[in-house]
Amino acid sequence: MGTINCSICDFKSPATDSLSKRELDHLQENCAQVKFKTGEIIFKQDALSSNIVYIRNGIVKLHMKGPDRESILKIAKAPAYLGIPTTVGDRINHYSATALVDTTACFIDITAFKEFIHKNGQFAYEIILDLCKNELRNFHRCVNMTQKQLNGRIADGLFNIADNVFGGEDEFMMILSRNEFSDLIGSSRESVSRVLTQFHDEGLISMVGKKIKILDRETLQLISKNG
DNA sequence: GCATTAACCACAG
DNA sequence: CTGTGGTTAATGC
Repeated sequence: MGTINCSICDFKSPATDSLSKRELDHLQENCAQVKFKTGEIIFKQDALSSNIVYIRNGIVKLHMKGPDRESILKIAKAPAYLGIPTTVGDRINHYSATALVDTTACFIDITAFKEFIHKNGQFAYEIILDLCKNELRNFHRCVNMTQKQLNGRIADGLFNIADNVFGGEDEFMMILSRNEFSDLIGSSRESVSRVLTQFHDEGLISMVGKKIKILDRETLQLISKNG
């Protein structure tokens, strides 16, 4: 952990960029930095929470235990705020966060965070902007998830990771296990396994270990579009 | 009816 | 943790 200095943080969010020197000092007094290894839980569903989590570094899955299976709500990569809906909306976490790669997170006290919202309009605006983009994305994902069939959802899942997590790279590390991937697209691990090898056999993707490369983006996009 | 889709189960690397 | 094969229920033509 050690001492931290928010003023000179290299990973400041657009929101914290709008904080004054005094506010940054205040943030620093109410903030703790914690490192997580791959697979470690950052916060847990049904546990009490009084912190907003800011991911400085790393990739995280937000996931929720449903009626009978686990669902991945979102994959978040740094920089990102995590617990806003679940900490501001309630005292109990409605979902969990688990590190998919080694991750550095800052835990910000909810009282200090709320204070910034109340007193600094620019800060509040940046937070709202972030939440709005997020909600829009989720609306789209929700529609796609319920209306597309398996092949389309898997293509979507691949694009989700390639484009949103790895910034549009055609080659990327599959940071999810087959089972986690099925949690992301609402399917079963067997189906994911089958379709992925099918995509591979058709020459749409290549798989070497955990590395996946998109070879035929056009056809995959077609599959995504037509469900 | 018959075909397709995808989940569930079982078993093997 | 993965890949495969068989079985099965739901849905569509």
